[in-house]
Amino acid sequence: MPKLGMEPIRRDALIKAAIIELGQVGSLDVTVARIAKRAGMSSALAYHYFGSKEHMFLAAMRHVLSVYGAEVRGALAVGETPQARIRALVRVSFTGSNFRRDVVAAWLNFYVMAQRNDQAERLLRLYQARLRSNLRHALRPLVGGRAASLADGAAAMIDGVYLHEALGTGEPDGARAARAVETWLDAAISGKAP
Amino acid sequence: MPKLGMEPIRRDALIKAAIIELGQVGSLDVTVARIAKRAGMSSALAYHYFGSKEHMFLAAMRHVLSVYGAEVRGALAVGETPQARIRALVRVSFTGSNFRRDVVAAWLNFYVMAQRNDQAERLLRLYQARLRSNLRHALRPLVGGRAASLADGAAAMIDGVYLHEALGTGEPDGARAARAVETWLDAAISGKAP
DNA sequence: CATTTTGTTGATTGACCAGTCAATAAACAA
DNA sequence: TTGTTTATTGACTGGTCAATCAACAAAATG
Repeated sequence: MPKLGMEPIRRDALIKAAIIELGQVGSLDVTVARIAKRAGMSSALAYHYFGSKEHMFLAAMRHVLSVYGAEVRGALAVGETPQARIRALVRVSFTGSNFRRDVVAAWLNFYVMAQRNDQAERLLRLYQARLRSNLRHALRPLVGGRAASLADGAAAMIDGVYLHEALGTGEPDGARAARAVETWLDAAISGKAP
Repeated sequence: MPKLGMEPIRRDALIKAAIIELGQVGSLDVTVARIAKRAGMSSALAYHYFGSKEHMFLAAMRHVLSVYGAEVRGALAVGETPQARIRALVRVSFTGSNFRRDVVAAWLNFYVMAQRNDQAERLLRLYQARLRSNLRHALRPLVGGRAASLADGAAAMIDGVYLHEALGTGEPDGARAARAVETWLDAAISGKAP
């Protein structure tokens, strides 16, 4: 009973199913058939829309990154002062859909994928560059020349907290995670390190 | 032409081959046959000594962790002051065999593995707990009650820098990585954040 | 109505891979 | 010497999975 205009719906369902499956099972055991089943269709249809498993993963990755990017832009637009913008950048990494267990685990798998897939690597690098750039710009009015190294440190810390969360058992606590990063940033901004 | 007493030699060769293979190809495409070939034997022999692919990966993980643990103990024994011990803990994560590209990439795969394998998860958690405990004890004389949260922050930052290195293209620069973490720690120690 | 476009799947294929096993051979023990 | 332990592999199996394809069904188009 085919209905027209299904393509975007199917694509979306597959991408979301891929993220959940990646988070739950890990890239090793994720099969196209499983993803398709979770998305409520046959695996042949998944191939019809994405052509290959790799393309599906890349699409899932782009989706995660684009949602994150949109949330970052939204948060930045609201922040009036440099301090507010920094807080927004940190908070947005640890709130909403970004900090769901599934998504965090999917990120981890994307990192592994990026080690052998050029397109995945480029995507991830682009995200990192943007995050750093945003952090630098927000930090510059506050710390001047130290902005670059502080931005790098903050980016590393965000990734580290993320990584830890991927392995944690308890429910993810975004507020606590954000506080940890902010506590450091406060100390570093007011500190006298180079 | 079998020689006696080969078991430890074979096991060692397989473990090292597994780490290299894991770092170069990623857990998705690592097969027992590839590992065995790199270690200079048939896959049947690999099964003879390890029983399963999973057991081989776990052994590789234990090896990486035990080398790291030994280096940590060595560095701690040398440090006389709390400051020296903290520096030692940070430095040791970014020097020697721990910071080789292969090993860093293998770590990343271990993180993914830990999401679905209980033993791997326990191993990784044990390592994290030890690192935190060491950092806490070294920090306590310097910052008192803030030791716990600073230790958590330092651990996150070490992991984050590690993660970034796994994705980086340039040659790994352990000195720079260590300096980044130390710069933060200096600021945080002298800072007035909670 | 006839044709084209879009959606959909069951069945199939070809490859690969984890794990097993029987067989062989050197070293050692009796 | 005969038997036992240790080392080693080639050949095999059972299963799985990515990817393909032919065929069918509904809507749109003419």
